[in-house]
Amino acid sequence: MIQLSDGERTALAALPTRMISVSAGQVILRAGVPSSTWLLVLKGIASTSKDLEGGKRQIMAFHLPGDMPVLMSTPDRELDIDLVAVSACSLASMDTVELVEACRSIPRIGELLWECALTMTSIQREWIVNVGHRTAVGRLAHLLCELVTRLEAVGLVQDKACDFPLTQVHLSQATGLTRIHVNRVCQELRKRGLLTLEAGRLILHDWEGLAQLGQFDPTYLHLPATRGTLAWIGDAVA
Amino acid sequence: MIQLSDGERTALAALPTRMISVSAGQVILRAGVPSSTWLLVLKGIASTSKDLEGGKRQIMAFHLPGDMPVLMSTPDRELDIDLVAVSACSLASMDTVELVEACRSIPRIGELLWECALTMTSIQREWIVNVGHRTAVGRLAHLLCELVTRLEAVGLVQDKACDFPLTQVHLSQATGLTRIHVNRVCQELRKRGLLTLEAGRLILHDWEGLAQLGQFDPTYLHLPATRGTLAWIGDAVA
DNA sequence: CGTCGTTTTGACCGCCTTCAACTATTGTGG
DNA sequence: CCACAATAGTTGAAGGCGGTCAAAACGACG
Repeated sequence: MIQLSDGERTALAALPTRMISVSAGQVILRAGVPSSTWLLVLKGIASTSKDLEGGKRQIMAFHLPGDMPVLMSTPDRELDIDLVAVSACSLASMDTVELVEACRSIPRIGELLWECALTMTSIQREWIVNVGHRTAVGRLAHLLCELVTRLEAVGLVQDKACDFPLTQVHLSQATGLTRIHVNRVCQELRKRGLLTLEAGRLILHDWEGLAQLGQFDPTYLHLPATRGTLAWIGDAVA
Repeated sequence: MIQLSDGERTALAALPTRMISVSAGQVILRAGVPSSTWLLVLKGIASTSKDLEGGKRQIMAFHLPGDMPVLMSTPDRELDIDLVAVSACSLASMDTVELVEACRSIPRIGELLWECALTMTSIQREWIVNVGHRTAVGRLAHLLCELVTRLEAVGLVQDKACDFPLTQVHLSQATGLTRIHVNRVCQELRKRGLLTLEAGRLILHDWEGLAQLGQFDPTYLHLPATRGTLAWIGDAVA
């Protein structure tokens, strides 16, 4: 895990930052619209998705507090995804150009960002495995295991229970299943006594069982390397 | 597209580089084995994949000449994927630590790598869409469109025809389909007169038709931003 | 000529989708 | 405070896409 010196942290804090607040369902960035922003989720959950023909939508990532949703957007690289708030979100925003400048003078900031980007691509790879090779129960089980593990890493889980703003529609868009089938799978998981999922709250009763169903191996999350890495920036700019 | 100055190129060329040659099917890097290498494909095609239970395998990316297969591997970040040569490959290899050093003294190298990493994550996102929401013919059509477009960008396609070392098994592992079904889809595509695929050679007869089947929109490849970017490094170290 | 990997073929089955309702919950304005 | 709309969750029946299993044809290569 990369650590920053006091000097580096104060230099970071000196960068001009803008705070953004959006309500659930709002679009934060739209595909095709040129922008030059770097974002950090401070509170809430956001998603990156693509809209497909037929009203379908594929969610490619969920961004929890401490995540960088858009690694780096520049006008000459057309944004090809939508960034949408799943729940009410607050984000910190910086100008890409200024951040790149900062990386030139403080290389460790860039290395820290690089570290987080690596973890994000690793998660995306695992999602390819998830939608590519796992059955419906496996997909959902794996997704829930991942989210709980990542939420736990940022202190948002107590006793395997956490606030969970995702609807079954979100889960279906992330797993490539229909919302009807997600519903049936949820009931299946409940009936097996694995979890409780209702009223925006998720409680896991049988972590081992769920992890086995989803073939969940947290190695790909690289928690020892990344855990709380962006908290440094979050603290610095907040 | 990021350009390098002469000074930056010579500094790059001065870095200690190792050449690697592997034959088709050979494992280049294995998951779990600690390593500290940065790689660049010079010739041939490599794949990153994960082996799953039941002898199944998911391929998450194909790496063509000019691609960075492993963005950056360090011992404290356990490698979670296998890097396997699809065809005979030659790669350039550098030590991660030395490359990071180089990025500190020549920031534009880091920015160039960042640019390529962004494109790679963008491709991975599209793969999630592919396996998540498209039908079998769509998946295969999209994958072929992507590969031909990327091969064309590095000058390996003439008149919509190119060498194509991927077997139907590779295609099935990349699309999350069975090799039997991939075979049937290939026949379907041939019967429709869209392509010829045999003896390690691919010829597209109806690009428009194939692109429409796969809903292929090349925006996500960010070719204007990335095209040939890594060729600079390739040239420099070769 | 035999072996191994790749491609092909056919029959059967099951997971998940599709379609069409219905219910529960939430929120909003009259 | 309630009527109403909108979103989220639930249920059932029917059908198709792709998986599974088993076996054969094909080609490359030693």
